[in-house]
Amino acid sequence: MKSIPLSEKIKLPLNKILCGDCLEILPTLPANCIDLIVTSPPYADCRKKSYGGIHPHKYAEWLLLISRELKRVLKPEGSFVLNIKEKAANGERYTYVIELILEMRKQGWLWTEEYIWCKKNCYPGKWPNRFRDAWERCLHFTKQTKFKMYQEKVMVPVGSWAEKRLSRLSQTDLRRDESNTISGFGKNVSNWVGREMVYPTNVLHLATECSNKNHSAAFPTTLPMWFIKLFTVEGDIVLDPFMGSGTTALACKELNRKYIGIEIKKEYCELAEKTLKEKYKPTLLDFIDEYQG
Amino acid sequence: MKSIPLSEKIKLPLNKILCGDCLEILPTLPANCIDLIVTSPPYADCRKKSYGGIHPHKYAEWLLLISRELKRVLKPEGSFVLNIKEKAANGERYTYVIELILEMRKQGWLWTEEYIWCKKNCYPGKWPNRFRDAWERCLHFTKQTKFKMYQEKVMVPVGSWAEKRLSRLSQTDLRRDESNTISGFGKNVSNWVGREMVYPTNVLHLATECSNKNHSAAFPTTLPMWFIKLFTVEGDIVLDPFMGSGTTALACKELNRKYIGIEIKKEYCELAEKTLKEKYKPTLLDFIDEYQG
DNA sequence: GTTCCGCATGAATCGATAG
DNA sequence: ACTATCGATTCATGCGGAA
Repeated sequence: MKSIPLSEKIKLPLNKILCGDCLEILPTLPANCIDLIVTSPPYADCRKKSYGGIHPHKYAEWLLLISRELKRVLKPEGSFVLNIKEKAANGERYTYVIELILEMRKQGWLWTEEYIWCKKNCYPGKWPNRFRDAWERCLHFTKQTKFKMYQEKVMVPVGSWAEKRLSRLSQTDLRRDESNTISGFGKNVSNWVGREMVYPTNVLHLATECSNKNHSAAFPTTLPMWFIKLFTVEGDIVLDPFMGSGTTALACKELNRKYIGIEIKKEYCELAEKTLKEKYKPTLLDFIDEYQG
Repeated sequence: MKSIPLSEKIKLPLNKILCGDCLEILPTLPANCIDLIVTSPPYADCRKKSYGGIHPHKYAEWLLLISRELKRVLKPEGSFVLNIKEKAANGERYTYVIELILEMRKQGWLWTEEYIWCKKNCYPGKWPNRFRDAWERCLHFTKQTKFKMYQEKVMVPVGSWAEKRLSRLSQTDLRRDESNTISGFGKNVSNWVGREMVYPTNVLHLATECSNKNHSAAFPTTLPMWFIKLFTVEGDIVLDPFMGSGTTALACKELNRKYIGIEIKKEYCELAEKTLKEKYKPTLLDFIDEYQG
């Protein structure tokens, strides 16, 4: 909390899912209080029933209103990871994503990197002019060229193991990895494991989750987890302005980070709360978090 | 040749590498004569010694002059595949590629698809703000929503991911993968023969070629080959305005397509000619091709 | 003939140094 | 201040020489 000016030191809704439009809720948050924003916004026109379906031509404009607020609440050394992919229609890809990138730079964002999420099991289908879409963009924006990045937390086994292991990363794998580090058992991981571990690339090979039946977007837990481990440490605050069924919140619980989730649809808020309660019984620490001020 | 108007039915320089600036050579070609353009232009500022290094800020503008000519020479049902990737500098990715896409659409191109080339062996290095860059864009542009595409020519056995990797399996891979692969290397291959064939996705997993001769660009033959198989049939004409060491020409020879190559550096032209002559002794058919009018 | 080990080599990027 | 150049970093691959 040290980077929040005293005058703005108000109570943060930590480990809560706020039900409402993020355009209305974000302004209630103080400036420079978030360590990482990771989100997968509703795709243009794809889920009319769920979100009201923003038209592709108005999509960039709409998201720009939100990205401006996000820039305000993000700490100077924080990161914003935007998982997004342009729709194809009338035989062509829409350009709203690349227009968004250009406009966000005008807002002052740095387009630091573009990670690629390769979906191992992508949506089936056949079209005369294209193949199945097996990748999505994970755009990495920052406020400064210097930002916090903990590369050693996402190291992978060397060589051909890497891809296979990554695709099979289980919750227990990730937990074990984390607890080893915490306990100080092997503080210098690179020394301990020797040459077996290497840094990953900017391509992520993850399978989509089929288990998420009640929410239409297939946003695997492993995706936010990877970025949360990469850009935050324990206790940091992660914001997801389009929380959906609560994947990011789950990832935060798993990794001992605090979350602030925003979701406009009440049914998803309830679903997320339910899932979280089922998986994680509240502890004394949660109460302390809730009432810290 | 049927789609070339009679008035423009001039002699095409088939199966030849033309030495010169493509901005000067392209205008000498008739309109609507090329079935596929596949190329990998020099990247911005990267190879000063080779090409004079176009500055990132002037890159889009420069390539737009060429793309306009390319649109003229391409058949209405043809395709243009552009292999490109933006450079990173001062902690940020340049935007010239996405600006190029927007401007090419203004020229009348359709941005039909973006294929991703995942490089298994990417350039090493470590930086505080990013990982190694393991992917490049293969932008697919067309003149019409209806274009020629032969999807069945690039079908792969089920489990293509493993299959593609197998084709490049090195000794070290075999060693490291002992537990999984050694046991049934031959068995696995024979298994795939009987398996069902499926269409690939828009993600290509290929290794760069390390057997570089004297050309610095690692453009693996398999990359143009994939697109040539996908977008042309035997006898079709493929154009590469930045031929380099002749990779696209080699791919054409291999697949029985005709090529027109353009390359500004004389040494690369000679290298390409030499490689082609070594691999393919001229046949009677080549003479017929050369002198067809 | 094989397998194994060592080594050079990239379509890179950042930070520091020099003009 | 702003640009040009250099060194350090890093890992999959293929080659050559040795066992």
